Amino acid sequence: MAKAYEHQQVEQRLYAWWEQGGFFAPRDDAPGPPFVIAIPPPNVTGELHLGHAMFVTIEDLMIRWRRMQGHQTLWIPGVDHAGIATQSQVEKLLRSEGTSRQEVGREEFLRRTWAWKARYGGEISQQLRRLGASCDWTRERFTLDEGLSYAVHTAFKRLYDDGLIYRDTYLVNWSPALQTAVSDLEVEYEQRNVSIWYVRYPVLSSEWSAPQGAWGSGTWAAGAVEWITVATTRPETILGDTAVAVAPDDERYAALIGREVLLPALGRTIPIIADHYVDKEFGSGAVKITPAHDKNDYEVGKRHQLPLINIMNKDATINEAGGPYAGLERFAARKAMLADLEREGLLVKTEPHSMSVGISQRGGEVIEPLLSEQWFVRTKPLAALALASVREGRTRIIPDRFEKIYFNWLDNIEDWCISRQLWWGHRIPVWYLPDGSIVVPGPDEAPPADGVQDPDVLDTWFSSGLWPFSTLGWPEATADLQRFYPTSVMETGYDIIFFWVARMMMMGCYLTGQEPFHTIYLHGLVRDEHGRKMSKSFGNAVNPLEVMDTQGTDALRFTLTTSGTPGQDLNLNPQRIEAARNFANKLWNITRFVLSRLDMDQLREPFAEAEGDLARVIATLRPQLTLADRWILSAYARLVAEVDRLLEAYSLGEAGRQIQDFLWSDFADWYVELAKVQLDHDAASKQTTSIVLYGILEGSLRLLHPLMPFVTEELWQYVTSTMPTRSHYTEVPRTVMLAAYPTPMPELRDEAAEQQWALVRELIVAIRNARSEYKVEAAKWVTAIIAGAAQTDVLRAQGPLIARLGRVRADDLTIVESLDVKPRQAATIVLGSVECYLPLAGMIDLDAERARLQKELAAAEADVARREAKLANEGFVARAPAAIVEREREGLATARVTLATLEARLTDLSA
RNA sequence: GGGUGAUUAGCUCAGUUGGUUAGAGCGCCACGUUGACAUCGUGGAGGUCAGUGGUUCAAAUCCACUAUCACCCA
Repeated sequence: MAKAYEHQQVEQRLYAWWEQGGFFAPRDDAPGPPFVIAIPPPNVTGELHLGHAMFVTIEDLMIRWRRMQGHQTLWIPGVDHAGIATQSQVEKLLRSEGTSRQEVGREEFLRRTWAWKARYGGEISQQLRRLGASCDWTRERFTLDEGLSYAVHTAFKRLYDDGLIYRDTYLVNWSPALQTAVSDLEVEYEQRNVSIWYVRYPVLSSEWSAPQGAWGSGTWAAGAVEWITVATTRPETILGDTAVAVAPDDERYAALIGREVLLPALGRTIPIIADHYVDKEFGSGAVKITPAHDKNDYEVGKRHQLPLINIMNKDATINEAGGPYAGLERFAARKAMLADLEREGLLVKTEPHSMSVGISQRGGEVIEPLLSEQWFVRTKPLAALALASVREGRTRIIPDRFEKIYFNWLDNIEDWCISRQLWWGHRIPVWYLPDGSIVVPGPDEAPPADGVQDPDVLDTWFSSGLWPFSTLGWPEATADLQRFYPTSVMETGYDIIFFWVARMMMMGCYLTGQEPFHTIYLHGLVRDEHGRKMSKSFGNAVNPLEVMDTQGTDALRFTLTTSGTPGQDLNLNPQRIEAARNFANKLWNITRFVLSRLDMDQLREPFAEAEGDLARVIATLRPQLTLADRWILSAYARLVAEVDRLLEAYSLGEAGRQIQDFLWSDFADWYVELAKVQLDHDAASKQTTSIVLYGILEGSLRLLHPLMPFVTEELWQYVTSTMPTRSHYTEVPRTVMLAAYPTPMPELRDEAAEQQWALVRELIVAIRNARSEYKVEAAKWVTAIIAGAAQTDVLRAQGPLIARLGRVRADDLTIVESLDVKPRQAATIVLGSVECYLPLAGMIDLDAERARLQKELAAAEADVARREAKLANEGFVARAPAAIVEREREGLATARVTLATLEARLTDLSA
């Protein structure tokens, strides 16, 4: 074995072996129930980022764990066609060739896009492989595949026939840059400092009833006597005004209600109406109503039967309804309008104003509310199903605080605009006949010969909503669908709970009649080490590929799982990745040591007889076990039980942290050091020590495998090369992937051993500490005298270990029950009734020693005082559990002995 | 406006149903030994658990309020 773990030599080789060996596929011989995850499909345009690394790590952990437990495990991979993103990519390409999608035409554009997909679309899947993802690539899906497209068509048809999909002319969120409608969710709101303009409209009366001059002449409103002033942030929409509204109870305007004003620029006559929507306190208390360009105004317009006047083209230029402004881009039109208002004396004032502006999530430009004809999903009935599933516990969300967010959104859901004016995507399966009627054929029906298909495509999330079942073959009753649906866990980031999770719930519950998964696990976002959002432009983005190259995939995975807690954002600290890499190397070297000292030929038989079961091997060896053996076995058994409990509870990070802590702090730092002594003792001791070393190392590698798949597989291969192994599957290749996950071994728990060992360990640490305080050279072996009192037998049995680890010469370690004469020139250690003296010839300065003991004494006094106070509290003694009180009493007794012994020693030294 | 989360050592974070002296990694100080490992070992320093009040025999943990930061919804 190499001196250090070299991940470059390992990862690609093992992954290729796993994949080619078919280890990722669900097995028919699995004894357990199915465990299924549908991958959150990355965008086909996507490049690997830490969000991907995060979900792959968590999902692969769950999958590998369940697979090792013997579940029939399936992780379905796939990618999403990402309508807008992909189309943008290809359009960019066309632009660079001096052409455009309109120029090449729909058919050619699609041909080009598929070609693009063939060329670059597989990249993300390759990158997921590098993370060690054990998904079944033979089942990889793409949302535009034939089967999934069939599912989309089927879903559309069913929802349409059931009256849950309809077409309507409505105000939608229009993205001028992308020239398509987008859903409410695809609009982000940003607080911006803008201007609010106060504009006065002349009120028609007997004295003034018509413009005096042409618009822009400066005399348009000359002679007007009555005015009403409105406040607006969008003066260009004056062109679409069809009313002015005031609050019904606003005395300032009461007399004007029912009168008419002359609309600036266009000279249209529009009414002054009263509506409770108007806030008296805001602006001038009067607002212009533009029903075709504002959602609230739309509602007002509906209430008052106001006409809808659309003044904008799809590219956000003003249309012919805008009169003199026709053809101007929206912001240019605003400027021109303001100049004209000014000239006409209609601009009263301008104020700064802060308001939230809708921004296109994709394009970044200001979203335009635009009246257009679109397809919608009627969401209320679907949301009711999705809500009931979680409310009634058929699907649970982890962490559960997200349930409230989920409820809140679904309770207030609005209809979902699903048509997109794009070419890349699932074409809306609707045909229009010459007579204007609509035909929605099923996926197996021929479209009408004289019909024209709707030019638009569906929102990408529509197909994503079907993902957990469309990937399994739905609507066909395929073997996979029957075997693996519903899936088990949906694991994804909390940022797409509405976009995706809620929609899968709605679609799944409605179309399949079942919740698509029983558990939703949401992870947090990965931020930089100081909690800032990672972004390429800011330069703080960590590239997972680079991390895997330099530190190894296991290091990245271990860091992502153990750095945080479920649902919480995680600040990725590069130092932690390094620490995780070091951990992999530590494992490597523990293994190197263990293998170098074991005689496999001697181990094979006992393990074969026990069918590889450590607990059974140990059962036959009980009398031979040393205290150290019993302690480490007990600690290991405790760990396995904890990991089992934590993984079941989805506390994945805590499980990882505990495994690391055990392996490094207990197994490597202590047991391996002890084993060095025991291996040199006698043949029997060597045998048991070897069994314990092997058993715990081998089991720990299995325990850790879901978190660090590569290094554990590589090491497990070395460790078990000639050993019998256990698996839930029959006739499996020897891979840790398919070995049995460790199960709790209560018979290895040994409280007495843990307690006794704690004392020995404490004593060794105290000896090291004293040596260090007296600046004893590390290489120097010292003398020690221990008075063990009631612990004498225990300590005597551990003499060789205490000697070795405390660097005490074995011949100069004396362990007696009590001492009549205590060495004067010696460092003193007191642990309850156990005393230990280190006669450090020539190094003990009695003043220093007294000072040292004085400090110990003060600590012991504080300890005694605290415990006495606690036990003097009648409430504590009466109401705390008996075990807690008992522990306190024992602690007090020990502390008192320590205190008394220290006092006596100080008296001695002061004499 | 409504809601959620965070606040623990210099930094990044754990802390399971309340129960000994609140932990880890990195960083810091001192020392380095034995054929697993310097990607390491040994010893050590370092915390008013954001603040206030409450519940309790007992609070980092439960409750209320406050502050700061972040996010979500409208």
